[in-house]
Amino acid sequence: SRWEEEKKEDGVKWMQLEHRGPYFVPLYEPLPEDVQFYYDGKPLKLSLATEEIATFYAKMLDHEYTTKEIFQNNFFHDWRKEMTSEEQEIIKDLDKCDFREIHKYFVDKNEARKALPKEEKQVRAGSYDMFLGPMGMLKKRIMPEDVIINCSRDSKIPEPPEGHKWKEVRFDNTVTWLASWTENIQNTFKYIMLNPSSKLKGEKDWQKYEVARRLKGVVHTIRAQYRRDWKSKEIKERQRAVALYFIDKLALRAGNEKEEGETADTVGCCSLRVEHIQLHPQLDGQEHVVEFDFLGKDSIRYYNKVSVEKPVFKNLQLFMKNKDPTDDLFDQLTTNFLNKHLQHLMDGLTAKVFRTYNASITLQEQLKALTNPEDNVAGKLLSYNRANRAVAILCNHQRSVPKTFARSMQVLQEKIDAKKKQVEEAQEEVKKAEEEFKDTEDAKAEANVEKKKKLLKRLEEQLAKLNVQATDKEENKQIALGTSKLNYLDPRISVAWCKKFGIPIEKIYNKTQREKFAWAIDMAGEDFEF
DNA sequence: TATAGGACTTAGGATTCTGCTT
DNA sequence: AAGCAGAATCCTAAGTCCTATA
Repeated sequence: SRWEEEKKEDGVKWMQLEHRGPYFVPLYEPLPEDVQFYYDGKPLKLSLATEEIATFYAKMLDHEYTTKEIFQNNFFHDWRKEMTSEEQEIIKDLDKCDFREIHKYFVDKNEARKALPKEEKQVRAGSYDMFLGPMGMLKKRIMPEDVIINCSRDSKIPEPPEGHKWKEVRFDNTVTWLASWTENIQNTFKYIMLNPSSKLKGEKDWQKYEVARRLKGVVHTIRAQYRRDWKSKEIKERQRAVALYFIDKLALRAGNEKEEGETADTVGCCSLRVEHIQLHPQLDGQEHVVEFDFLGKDSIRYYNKVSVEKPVFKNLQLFMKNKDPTDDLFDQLTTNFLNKHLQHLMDGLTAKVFRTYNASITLQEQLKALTNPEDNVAGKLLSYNRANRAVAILCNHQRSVPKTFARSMQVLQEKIDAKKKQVEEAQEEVKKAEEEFKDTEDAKAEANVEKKKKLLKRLEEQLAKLNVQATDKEENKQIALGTSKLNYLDPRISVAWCKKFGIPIEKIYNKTQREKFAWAIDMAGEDFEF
């Protein structure tokens, strides 16, 4: 089939790579003369570069970021670096800077833009433009001179913009990026990669799920092994075995070490500290309960109380002995050491594969348990969402409660109440019609009974649908389904489910998702088993 | 054998679009 | 036609994990 992988040498990622290079935003256009910046109450004409940076801050005046001291300090520091020496002499206090006129100019401009028909709207600024990061630090504009281009040697090599040169053009088929540069704040690499809908990414995605399916075949052996290792003479091995148990049972992330201070204080499994867990020999009628409370990726809180097997509990007590709260729980363990071990247990196995495996197998099991073939499409979709939700909860994929949640829930509740009333009225109507038919026994009255019953049935169905909607909405309040759907659930499970129950694929995947999962839609039949 | 560098995946919030209701 | 909510899409930071290098 078209998804069959073509033979490539080890490490070779593509045979042919041609593209047009990154798009660069136009250079900064100065403000009109009548839009002014004020310092200490007096208008002050800024140099072009200084003015441009001022506009970034001005645009964000409504954002709460600009009320934060750290944001203000970072911004002012970076802004002053770009000023002329004359400007540096004058502009010494951010509090004396008045950006309000510039702010208003952009608000008005934005309003005007919104009113324009689609085609005339200005192209949006690309990611290579200069802007202020979340901490107020200045991200510099990326110039062609910063960018490395990667493509096929024999392809049409992208042209840099007029008067500019690329930093470098290379022909490296062992990597998949099209262009790269170094970002100025953290000195990290940035890449332009192919779309998720591309064949290259699709094949990679497919491979990922195939590795997870292979884990399904050996996971029982691996579980038996880590249970044995809980009793190992080597503390290091015990720590590895307990951590792996958490990764497997709770779908925790690996938890690489990261540099302190520079980044938020977040952890994963291997980087858990003593302060992140509490041990309860007994709790709420359960034995050996571990209470987790820590910040994970993106500072999302992980809070969970789990009853664990006794040897795990005993080991945790041992690991915590004579340690400070801020000491590492698994002090002998690194993700590298863990992954070396996993690689040895199964080719291609790493800590993150457990998340993929457990997510996908959970979806498959939940779909099996929750789908009722007698349900209508809406009912089956609720089951699908619930299965998806079980996975999102397992992986701790959260979202902040949408700002409009309470209001829209209320609107929905009002609709339900109105519908209930209609149903009651329709019930009365049916009763009345039946009585009339009993009295008269004529055909017209009989037809009327049928008509009223039909109406009642339709209203009842509408009410049921609204109730389903409300349930789904409430259950989904703080849970993000998208992340698991896009990154953890083997799409073939969903495709098979759709085929089996006659659900159109569009009901569960939107256009972008259908493009990303084209490979799965193509190859999975209704009897696909993860 | 540690560590930095590098490439790639995963993440939730912000922004924009769409289609419904009024 | 406007206003709105929710869906779709964009954005890019924050992770994972491997390799090169001292």
